[in-house]
Amino acid sequence: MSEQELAKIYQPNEVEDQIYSTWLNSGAFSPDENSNTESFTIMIPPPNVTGVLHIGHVLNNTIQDVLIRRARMQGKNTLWLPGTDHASIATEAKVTKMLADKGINKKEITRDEFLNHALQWKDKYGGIILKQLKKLGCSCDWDKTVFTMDKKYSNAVLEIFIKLYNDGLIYRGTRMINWDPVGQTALSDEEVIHKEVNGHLWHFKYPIKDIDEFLIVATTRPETMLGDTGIAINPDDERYTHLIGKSVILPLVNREIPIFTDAYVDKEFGTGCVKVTPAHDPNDLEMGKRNNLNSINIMNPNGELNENVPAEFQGVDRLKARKLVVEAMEKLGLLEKIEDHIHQVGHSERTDAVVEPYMSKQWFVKMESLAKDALEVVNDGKVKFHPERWTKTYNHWLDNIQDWCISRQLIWGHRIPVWYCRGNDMDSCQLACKEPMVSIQKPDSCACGSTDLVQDPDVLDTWFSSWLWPFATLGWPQDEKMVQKFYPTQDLVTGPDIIFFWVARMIMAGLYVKKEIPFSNVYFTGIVRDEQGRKMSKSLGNSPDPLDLIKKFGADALRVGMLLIAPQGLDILFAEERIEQGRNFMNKLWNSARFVTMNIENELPAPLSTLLDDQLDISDKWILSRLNKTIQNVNNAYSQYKLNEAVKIVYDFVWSEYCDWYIELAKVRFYSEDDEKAETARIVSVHVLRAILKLLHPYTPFITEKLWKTFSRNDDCLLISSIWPESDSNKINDNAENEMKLIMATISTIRNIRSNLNVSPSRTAPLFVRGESELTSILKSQEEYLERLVKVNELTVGEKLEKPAQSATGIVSQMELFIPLKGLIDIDHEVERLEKQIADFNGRLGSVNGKLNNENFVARAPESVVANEKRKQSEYVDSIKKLEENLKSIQGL
RNA sequence: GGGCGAUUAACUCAGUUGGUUCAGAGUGCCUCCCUUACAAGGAGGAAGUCGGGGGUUCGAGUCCCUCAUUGCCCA
Repeated sequence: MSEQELAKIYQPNEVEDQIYSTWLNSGAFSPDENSNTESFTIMIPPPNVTGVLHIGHVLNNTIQDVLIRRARMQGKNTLWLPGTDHASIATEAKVTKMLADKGINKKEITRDEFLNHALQWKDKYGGIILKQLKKLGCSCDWDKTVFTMDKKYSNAVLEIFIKLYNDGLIYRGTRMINWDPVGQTALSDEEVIHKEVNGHLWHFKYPIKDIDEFLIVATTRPETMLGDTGIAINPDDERYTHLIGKSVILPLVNREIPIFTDAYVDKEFGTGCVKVTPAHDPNDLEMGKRNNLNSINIMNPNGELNENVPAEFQGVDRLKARKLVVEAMEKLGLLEKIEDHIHQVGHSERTDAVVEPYMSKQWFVKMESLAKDALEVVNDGKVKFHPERWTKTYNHWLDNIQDWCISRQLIWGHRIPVWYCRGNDMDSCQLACKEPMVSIQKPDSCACGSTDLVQDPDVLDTWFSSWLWPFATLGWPQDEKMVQKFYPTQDLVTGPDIIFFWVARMIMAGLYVKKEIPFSNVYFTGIVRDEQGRKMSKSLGNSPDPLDLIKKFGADALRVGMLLIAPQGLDILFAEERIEQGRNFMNKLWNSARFVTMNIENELPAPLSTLLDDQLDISDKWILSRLNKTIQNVNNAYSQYKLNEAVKIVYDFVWSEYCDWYIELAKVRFYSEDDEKAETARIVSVHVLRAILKLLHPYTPFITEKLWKTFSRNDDCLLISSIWPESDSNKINDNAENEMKLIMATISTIRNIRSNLNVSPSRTAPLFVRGESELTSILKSQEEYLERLVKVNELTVGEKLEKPAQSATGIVSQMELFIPLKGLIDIDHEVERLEKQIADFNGRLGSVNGKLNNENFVARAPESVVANEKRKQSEYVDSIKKLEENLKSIQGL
């Protein structure tokens, strides 16, 4: 024990950095790579390399740190592996903007030049978030930090591409994909965010060939009409049967296009006639295929209309063209009407551009077999989700899996390891070698002999690298030593928003590559929102800077404050007051420790094991019983991943039991002359406090480690490496708990009476208790406690004791408490108080009688329940009787 | 349109397989107290027809149905 005195108020800023260095220097963050003890691994969900810490990260990483710290204390060989993600499209968009601000156009510089700019950007902003995690106290093994574009990791990404390709699970094809005209890249289905938009439904009149009639079509995207190649109607729609087989002359374009039937058409929607644009709508594409329609691409990759539309629209952006088309149609008198229409419009997750369905040649992963295996391991419980309900979302996605478009027309990322032969000039290679060559290194030559090879310019979807995270971070495929030790991992902590992007795909990759699940438990956090329930966002400015919060309240306060309000898997509303609650708790803990130090000598007292049971006081037995039940309850909450519950259990134990009662009661012995009793109180106080520090350490690592310095013995190691407390069933003592309940209830009742009667807390008063000696003797034996806590200067007990005149009355477990307060009692006040209590008991009695008078209840409810109700009934009747007698005696004054 | 949640005190939320307390916590509110760990504290108090309506049951905040409000995911 150090001699330094503890400050009156806990000052986190003074200790956090120092404690963190102590941990780093101790090597506690790194596992023993040669040990054979059970390992416990968490892979961090890698944040965007250029990102900064936000409040959502705080929640997510605190939970991981709690899990890893507890596992470490349980003696497991723990690894929490940190890292960052290159976030292809998001970073590229930022770099492109940065360049644009400098007057540099991405299109005008070379690929290498762009990469250089991106790398500079990454070096400037990269890794900030990892430093911030240290401020939060995260116990990651920093030496093993991985970046998804590290050489080794990149190699793993390319290896898996090749493996999948060789297994026939990767193919290249021309398909309709989601195209982001701003990012000018393909997107996977998951990267498209559907937003509800207040749009319109435009009704156009298309003239029918050879008949003086119009057909009316409704559309939300008028510009696409320039690419229409057919008009579809439902085969059962009698309104239009006479038009089947005829054709219309497409206005503005003057193209003759057929009218045909297709069951896809919804008779009820719009006019029941659908204009069909196979090149620009997935449903139209299907109809086009079924009905042999032409497919006319009318758009350039940048979103402007191309040469396949009339000159006046060429080079015009699709959204501008929408207006022009409507105007032109109106001029021709072919605009029937415009209706307001709310519908869902796909937007790019990263650029927010309106996404266009677009025919394009891209690389895809065949998902069916991968999905089948991934479904199985979750549904048979090998991988558990917490909360469990997310398995439904998972199942639904995997049941309806689509092939995964993995190529991106970007520069920042892993370049696709595919080479094409250009022969002696493009497209002239006539061999089977027209097949792309898949290889990490550039092949020497094509089978046709040509050495004119060119690499695919595209990069891979970021998630195509992230899905390897659980094993590629450990060195797969080059060096599998670490993989063998730490894969499969145990827990994953992430948000449900990336259940498809990441969680499902990691399971697929793990099973495909390693034949083993990547983790056993997935903890899905909630989304942190502001007080109004809005998502945190930069544009709203409602996102607090976690570092400011740490500065203001301390990292521990932030951590525990967040967790106290974070029920498993529910969104949490953030407010600074929550963190204040955390800070207050830290201060409470600090001061309880400070109090104990003030009452121990220069050295720590002996361990609890040196005490004999009969040296223990009732309050000792009680707090030890409560402590050991608390340990059980905490472990139980952990096993169900109810981390907020676990911390609440310790919080309540520390504040409501240890501080509010045990310490107050211990003061009697601390301030007494009896050294042996004082020593016992010291031993128990320190024992319980040490256990508290351990139980809290995963949540509040800094303050507990700091206090541990004061309360550790010579042979103790750092708290971070200490052993998690075990519950000792020998210490669980229900008798002691019941006796303490009686004492505490007596004290509370007296306080209540005194407060009601406005008796100063400092004023002493005698106490008379009438009741069975079995109960009153307990009070009598703890007279000192009543004296200390409620100023009882004289306690008289008896079974037939006479009620003193002018005394206030209370009832505890059928004992009658009398407090003679001559001259202090306001009769009216006391009458009112007693009447209220009687009413209270009558209410309870009514409820009990209701049950007992119900024959069905008595006949059908379990005997123990009925017996209990009967016990309550007689207790209430008795209490009411006693209270009424006292009421009469008071009124008689 | 389909799926998954949420609805409990003024606010934010707990509430295990239905049954010890006529429903708990934190914050806020009211009264008293700077009592030698802590005013970021202590003692006491007020405050809820558990969203509405049905149902199952001896018994429902808890299970079932339905409606309402609200959030998220998917099409």
